[in-house]
Amino acid sequence: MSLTTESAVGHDELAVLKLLALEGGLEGDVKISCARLAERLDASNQTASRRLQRLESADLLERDTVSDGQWVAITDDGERALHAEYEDYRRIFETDAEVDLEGTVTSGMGEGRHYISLPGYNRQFEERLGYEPFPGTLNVDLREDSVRRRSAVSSLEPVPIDGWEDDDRTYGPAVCYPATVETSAGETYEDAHTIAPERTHHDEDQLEVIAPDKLRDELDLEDGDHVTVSVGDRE
Amino acid sequence: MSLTTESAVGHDELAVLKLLALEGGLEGDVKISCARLAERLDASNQTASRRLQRLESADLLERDTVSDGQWVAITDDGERALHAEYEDYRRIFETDAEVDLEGTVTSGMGEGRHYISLPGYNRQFEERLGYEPFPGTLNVDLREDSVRRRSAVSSLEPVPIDGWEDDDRTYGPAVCYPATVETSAGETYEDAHTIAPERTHHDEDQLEVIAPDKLRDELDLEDGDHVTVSVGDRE
DNA sequence: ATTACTAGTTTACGAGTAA
DNA sequence: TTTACTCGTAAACTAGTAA
Repeated sequence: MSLTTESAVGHDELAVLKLLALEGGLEGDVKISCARLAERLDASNQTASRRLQRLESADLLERDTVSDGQWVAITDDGERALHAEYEDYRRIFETDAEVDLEGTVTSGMGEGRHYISLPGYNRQFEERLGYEPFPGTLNVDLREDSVRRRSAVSSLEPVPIDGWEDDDRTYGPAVCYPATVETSAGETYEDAHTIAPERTHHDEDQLEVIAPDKLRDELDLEDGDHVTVSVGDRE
Repeated sequence: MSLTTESAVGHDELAVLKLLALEGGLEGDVKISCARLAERLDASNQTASRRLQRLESADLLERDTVSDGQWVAITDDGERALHAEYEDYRRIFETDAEVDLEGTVTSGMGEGRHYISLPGYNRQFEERLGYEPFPGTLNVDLREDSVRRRSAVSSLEPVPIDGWEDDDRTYGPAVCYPATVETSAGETYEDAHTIAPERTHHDEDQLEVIAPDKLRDELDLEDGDHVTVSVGDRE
């Protein structure tokens, strides 16, 4: 579900925000008058005025009132609220159980190798993915449009990897998705998985892939090579 | 039009419909109780009950109340309402100035050839498309998902073709979009355009393509061949 | 023109209750 | 337990007015 922090504002206000977005409110300032907005809402201009006020006080909208109307721009929070709705509708209508993400092979930080080998994770890989992964991840720098498309992955059903702890520290939970890696030469590797921390990732533009084999060798990949990772549904 | 009193439904009700769709209300019946719904809405179960009643009386939802809850299913009207929202959000976030439509080549009625050759249209083709089209259209039977995706074309900027009249009758306005046709063999033709009557078309599942050359010859196409038509923005 | 306040009315809400 | 009614209250609406 969408866990936006928007409960301050109702669905009526969100509908207004959507309307402004359709007029270009995401790209920059948009000129609007309460009267014109009221007409499109089939309500009084007082109501239109209040809707805009509430959106502003909820930090979803920035306003600049001038003599003959007002200039409005949707804030980052506003865009997030709209995007959460968008994701919901995608989940409803895009039943496609596959998301293709494109990018270039890059050198990982070398962290992956360490974590993957830890017995707390490794045991789960064997159980839930059906193989012991090669100790290392293939890191992919996602192309800009794929970074945006990546959010669609959340509508797929992940393979959960539980967090655990040893004497020294705790290790957080992660999520895997079945994935197929395809090179620009057309070679494919099918039994791979993406892996990412369960908590919102800082590196939305980086995709990490694990597999039974060393993908760099299997697919003859080097840094900068273009790959398509087809992220799919469980089963 | 249906004879039932189609009381308009507010955004709060639509949000409930969306929630039910996310639970699978489009695929079939979904079991729900007002108490559980109320919890997710952060409202009283009386409000939850009312929302469902209003959705039902607006014909967006079918209900079957049983002793321990109720089974609900979203109607076709309900799906349409949700899909309209979906299209709005797509228009907001999918700034991609291209829509890929897939289908199979089919025999046109032979009408296209007649209309395209008419001087009232032909003159505009030369001026606004930059070429004199081959006297005939390539007709494509769109695949089901492409028929649905076709609505996204309306967010692109069309090349308008004006209506005109001669002594006998009037000829309606039409809209063109730049298009690229790709065969399943990988061959492409880039300087084509889709063409359709400006007024809502009866044949939403049929796509007509014009080009300077005879596309059937240029791309070696026969009835039943699969093609992808990439409909783009002006320029 | 505008936006936004105040006042009066309507609508929506939640609590209690019956089926 | 359910759903859905009534009813008193709270919130949202429209009309009028000021800036």
